[in-house]
Amino acid sequence: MSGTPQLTLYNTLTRTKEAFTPLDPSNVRMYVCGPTVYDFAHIGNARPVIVFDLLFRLLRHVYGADHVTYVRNITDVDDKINARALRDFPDLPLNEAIRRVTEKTEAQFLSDVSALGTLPPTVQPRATDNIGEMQTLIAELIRRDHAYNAAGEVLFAVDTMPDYGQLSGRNLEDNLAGARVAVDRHKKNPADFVLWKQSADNEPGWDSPWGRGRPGWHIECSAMSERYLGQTFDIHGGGLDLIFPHHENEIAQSRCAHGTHAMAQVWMHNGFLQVEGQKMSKSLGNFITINDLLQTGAMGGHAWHGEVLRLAMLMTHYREPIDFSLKRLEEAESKLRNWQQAAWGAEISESGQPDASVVKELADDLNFHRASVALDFIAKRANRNEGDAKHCLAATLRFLGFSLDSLLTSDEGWEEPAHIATAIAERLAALNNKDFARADAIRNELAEQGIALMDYKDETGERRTRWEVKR
RNA sequence: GGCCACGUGGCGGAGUGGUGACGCAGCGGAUUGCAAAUCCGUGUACUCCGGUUCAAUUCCGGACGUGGCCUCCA
Repeated sequence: MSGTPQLTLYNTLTRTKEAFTPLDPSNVRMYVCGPTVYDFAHIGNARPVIVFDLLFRLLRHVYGADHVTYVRNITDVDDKINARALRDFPDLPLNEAIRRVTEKTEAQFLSDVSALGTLPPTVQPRATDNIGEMQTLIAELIRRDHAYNAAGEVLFAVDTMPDYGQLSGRNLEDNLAGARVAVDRHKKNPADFVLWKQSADNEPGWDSPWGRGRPGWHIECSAMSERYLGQTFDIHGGGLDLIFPHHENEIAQSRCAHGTHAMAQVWMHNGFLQVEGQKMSKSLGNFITINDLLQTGAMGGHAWHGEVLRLAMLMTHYREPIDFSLKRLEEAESKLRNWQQAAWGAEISESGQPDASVVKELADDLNFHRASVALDFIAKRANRNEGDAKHCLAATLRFLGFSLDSLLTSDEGWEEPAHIATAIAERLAALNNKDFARADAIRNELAEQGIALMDYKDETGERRTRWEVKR
């Protein structure tokens, strides 16, 4: 950890970039809102997963891999899940139907996300495994007079928190002026939100002091972050849309239940994305899931490697809006391919350290694009065979979550590398005999199999040949 | 109606009060049996209108445009 860079992160709470100082450098704690498991995750969902994975990697680099705890929850209780269960499994008992939906969707999410080159979070808690913790929190909020029971619901009373609205920068009066949704009569203040609601017989529910019911949306994150990270922790992240009401309400719950002045020190939010210049929506027919990109030709007529999707997402700073497009994927693919080509042949070593200039750029509020410029520079040096640039490039690529050969070799080894090596050797022999017709025939033959050959000279000036899978 | 982002060359995309990053594509050259790859070089920009300033793409104000949030959407 010599020369530890100073991290700077943009904090939504203060709307400024701030120097980051962990509460406890021996255990840096980060919570990110994860998926509600009722359907395939779309590419918008992929953005925070990738962005905060990058931050996780950076934190591990700076503070040590064993000194960072990253929690990403899985929301498996939600009315959308209930609806999906009823739709997909109308003949099953509700609990069984729900279990089918959430298990299947969760497995799909984890598989999609690992293809994006993301490390698994330290803990991935499920909401349904933390119902007791949520009830404890709700009971405490009632005891402290921050919550009340009305019309069968337990509600949080926003009037009991003087600085409610700090994160989103909106005050309650402004909010109400143009509210679109009719106000429930039983609420003391229209902005009060549900902590616990009653369940009908055909809805999932848990016994509680307030009757059989289920938790409100926000309480799970308050409960799970406390359980795994404590009452106050370092970083809380998620999409821009979560600032209000979700994160605002999490803060209200946690701080009021614990009597603390902060839930997380730093609140980070990634920007939204559009698809080909339009907002992504099912009605426009441009709704794209991670799995569509990984497995089908939904965009560009063929599947894309998860690392290409990762790079396409990181090419733009995490707080900026992204226009996700075919052109972007193509550019990401060629960029990653160039890096991998430049790193080709580097020895793979687990101990290799990432380039300091790349780390430094990332340390400035995750400026991946500047980091990629530094990486381009290293790649150029590697192509000129300068110093240990090749190994440095390889180590840095791995640090950033990219493999060294994903675009250069076929995933499933559909072609025997040994077979290719033989053909290359034969062609080189033909070339040495000036038998160009034979040499070109071999090259064409391989080209038809999707293998591209590239001749180059090694350090001694001898002609050599490299190959890669081409699209 | 309220609040919040964003608007840079053909495309992607950083950044800065004063010498127009960087990548892709384009163009020129080197290398090559021919290719590909690689290397070297190169053109084009800061939505509009005011203001502050010796000087603004960069600061301030306004307009226009795009997107987001305003009770469960990353």
